Amino acid sequence: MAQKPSIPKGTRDFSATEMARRNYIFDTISQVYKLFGFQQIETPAMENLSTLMGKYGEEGDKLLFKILNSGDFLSGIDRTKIQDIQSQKLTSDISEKGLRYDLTVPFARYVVMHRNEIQFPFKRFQIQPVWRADRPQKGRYREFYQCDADIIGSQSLLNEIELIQMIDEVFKRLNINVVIKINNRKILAGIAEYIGAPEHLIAITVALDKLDKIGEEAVINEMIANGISTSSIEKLKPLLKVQNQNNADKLEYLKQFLLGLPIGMKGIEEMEEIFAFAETIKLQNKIQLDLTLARGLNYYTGAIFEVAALDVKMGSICGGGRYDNLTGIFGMPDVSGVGISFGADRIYDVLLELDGFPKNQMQNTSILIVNFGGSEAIQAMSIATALRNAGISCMLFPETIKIAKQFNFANVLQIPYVLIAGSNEVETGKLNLKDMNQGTQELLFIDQIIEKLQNH
RNA sequence: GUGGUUGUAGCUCAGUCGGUUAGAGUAGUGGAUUGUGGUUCCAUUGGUCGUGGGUUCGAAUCCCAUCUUCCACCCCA
Repeated sequence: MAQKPSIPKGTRDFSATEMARRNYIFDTISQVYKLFGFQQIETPAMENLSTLMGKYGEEGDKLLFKILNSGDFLSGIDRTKIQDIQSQKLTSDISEKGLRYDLTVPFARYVVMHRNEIQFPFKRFQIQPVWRADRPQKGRYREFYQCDADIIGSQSLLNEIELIQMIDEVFKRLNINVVIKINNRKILAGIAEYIGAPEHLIAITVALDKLDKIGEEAVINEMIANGISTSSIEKLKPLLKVQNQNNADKLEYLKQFLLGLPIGMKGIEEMEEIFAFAETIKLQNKIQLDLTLARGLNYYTGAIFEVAALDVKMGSICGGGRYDNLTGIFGMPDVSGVGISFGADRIYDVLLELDGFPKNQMQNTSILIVNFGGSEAIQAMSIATALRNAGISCMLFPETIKIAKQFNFANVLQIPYVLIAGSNEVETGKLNLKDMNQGTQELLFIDQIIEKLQNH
């Protein structure tokens, strides 16, 4: 008996309408990327696990999809590992490849491998799927597309500004109102130092990140659970009070605390410079300094970004930041980069909820030519060729069936014109063109049809 | 990974207290209408009731497991 087909958890098929809409998103983003001088690359779906492991923190390693080695993958394995069922220890023996978790780490690997061919600073963009073994839910899939743009080999904060401009431009073109949240890892490091818990930077940032979601009390409880002392937390509390001020006031307020701390002051300087640049360009959307923005990825060292839609409840739809030494782990130190990534699948869900997709995405074929069979069909093929040579998309219905059926086909596929070229029409050279939306039809020579459709 | 939730025709969903042959709308197919679609009318094809076990004289319905969906946590795009 035939088995019922299915696809893996958290993956999806994309049908024609969905693809038209997805391409609208991809096209918008890549047009903006190209406009800003970024060049497209692609990297393999799978990477060596040695490239991926340890780059995303402990949680990230768990969420990596690992690929079983080919062939007799159990030969030569230490028997005790199998007997003891130590699957964690066994993993490195039976799997040496994994599906990529994001596009940034493979990009760092790419830069190191191709360093001699690359002209720095290198601006690249990359639109490809990534995979995470997370539990799926709304806006979270196991296979999803990221749309990355990174500038590597330049420490200038102009890059941060350019990324902000691109974020603003993309969401302007997509008609989504957003807030661009920005923070700086150096400020967070300064805060951690100020409260006397620099070794807990990651725990502090992860807890802080949840402030607006779970509230101050729950954040403090989480910090205590992570071994942060109560005296540190007391010193932190006044810093949590700055959320309702404007960006400049927040920075001024912070200075009081971070005055003697070089890292923190450097972070504040960077933010001041970025905001000063931002003043000089016109942005559609608001930029907001958000001290609770932390981002889980460990490799960020400077500015960090996150974008949230204002009119739809959804996780972040774009994120990114500066990383000073991501290539260092692959043996190429002191190369700073900064990048952003749009989450195309979440943007899709946001646009769907806003009813924000263009309405005419499905009209890919302009004309359906009715098939009458025999010599008329052969005649129809040359009409189709003439139309295509003029750049008009058309198709000849492949079967000779009742023409009511053929009309219905055009109707369901929303093909706006049906061309009838039967024996009557072929005799006079004037073809019957029916406008499916108006219900009208007229007799036209082929040249007139081309003219009409081209001016359409 | 933890807790909860969901699954019946291609799609959207009914299905009573466990009781005969599981229904509707829509889509599909044929016709009313042999060269004209959308509207209308008539007829009609689709079901391992997610899957596997169990309880029962009898299971879509109750129980267990598993997969899937969605949600919360964790984390993230």
